Amino acid sequence: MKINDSSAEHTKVITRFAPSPTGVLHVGGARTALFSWLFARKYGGEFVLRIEDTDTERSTKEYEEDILDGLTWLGLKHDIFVRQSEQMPRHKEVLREMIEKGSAYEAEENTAGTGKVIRFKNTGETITFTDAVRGDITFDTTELGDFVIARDIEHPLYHLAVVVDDCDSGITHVIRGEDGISNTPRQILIARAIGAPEPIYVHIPLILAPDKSKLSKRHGAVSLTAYRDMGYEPEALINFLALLGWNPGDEREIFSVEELIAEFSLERIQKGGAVFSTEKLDWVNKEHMKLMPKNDQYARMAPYFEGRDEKRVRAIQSLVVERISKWSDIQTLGKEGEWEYFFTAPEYKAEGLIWKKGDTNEALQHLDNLAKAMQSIDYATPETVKEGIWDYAEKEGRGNVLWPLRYALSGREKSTDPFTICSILGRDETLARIETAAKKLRNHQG
RNA sequence: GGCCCUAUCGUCUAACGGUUAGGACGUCAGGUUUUCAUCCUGGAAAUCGGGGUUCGAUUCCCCGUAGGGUCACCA
Repeated sequence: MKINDSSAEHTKVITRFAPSPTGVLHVGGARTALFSWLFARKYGGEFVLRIEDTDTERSTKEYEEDILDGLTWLGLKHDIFVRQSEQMPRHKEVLREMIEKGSAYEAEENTAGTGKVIRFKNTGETITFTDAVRGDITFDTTELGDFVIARDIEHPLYHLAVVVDDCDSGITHVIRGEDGISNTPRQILIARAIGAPEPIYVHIPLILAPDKSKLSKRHGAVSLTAYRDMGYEPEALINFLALLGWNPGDEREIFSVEELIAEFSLERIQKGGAVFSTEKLDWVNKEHMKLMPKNDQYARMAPYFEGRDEKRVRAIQSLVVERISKWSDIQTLGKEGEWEYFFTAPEYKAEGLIWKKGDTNEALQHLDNLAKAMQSIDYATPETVKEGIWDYAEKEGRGNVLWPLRYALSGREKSTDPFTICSILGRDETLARIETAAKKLRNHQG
């Protein structure tokens, strides 16, 4: 049997994301959450967030907050919140019933020391379940033995808690990473023993580190909040994550969240793991930045230009966006002097004004001529500036004229084109900078 | 090692027996009004190996190989 989205058409879909707060929410977990969320949204179902904090030794409030922050940032809102530790009474109740019915028993333990544990009475049947992305998967459960389901009568463990909670929440589709495959037979065994319905399992491929191994703390597993802090757009990260292990079936790559909800389907989930590529994420992010309304763009970049003249910042907005792939690039490039000359007159050495194919006299002559010609041109737009000086540049040689001009304005080997800079600076500042440059050259001569 | 999963360009992927194996990122080359950025055009780049099944396999089956996951009184 092949399970697909039709499994969602006649029942109310309830999915869940069940992280344990023993580590940060990284892109792997975020994508698992995303798929669960998309599927629930697509079918008008519910999305449960369950914090699996039964291991009090390792669970921390900080990690829980990190997980919540990450999900909030992405906008993956849950409909129902469950804290697993608070379900403990239910777990114990089920545990007692299991012991009474003989499907679990207390056992002496001499190895690890602390006395007794509670084991599942494994009948050793062969279990086959139908995974929605991989098809039938069969396990011989005899090799599992009578596995431990509780530390003692007061402390139920993971597998039992998961099955009870999924059952109580009415989870219809368990969407999780493929590292959960090997847990599935144990959970099905427990589910059958307590008469819980078996959900549909959807094991999605793992997101891999560049060396193709599972994401780990020491290998690429950075908190999602780090992406937020680096200035990625949440919608872009969602877009990118969705495309890691899923595709729409055509060649579109850029999606809004709404489009993703409409397009998402279990059938098109990939089987193999996918390496996380920052380069592609940057590209997706840039595409999303370009699609943002101007005002939203400004709101994102403004903090990086704190204290600068707002009109000037707005004037350079589009050329800034053109040069970055995430908002924090503004800061990185800013430290290299990428924006400074738009706000203050540049510092530089006279030699820089001289084009590689020209000499000092030429540069000075062109700057003097430009200073005169540019008194009366229109600075409204880059185009009008260009109109005003293009004929002259054309006649004298573009590089001969434009290089000294651009350098006089920016003080940099590489910069935005001179027409754009002029239109941003306006007549007075432009002429002042040309004047300064000409002075430098005269000193350089003498 | 046992069990389980997976296998198309460097990376993400399309092609549900018949295609010059397509797209995207990255990369390289050229162009777009001097540099940078953007943008445009073009190039290089892949079906893990071996057997089958079939008129015909990227596609179906088997065996290898490789990679990954998992083997707790963690989740």
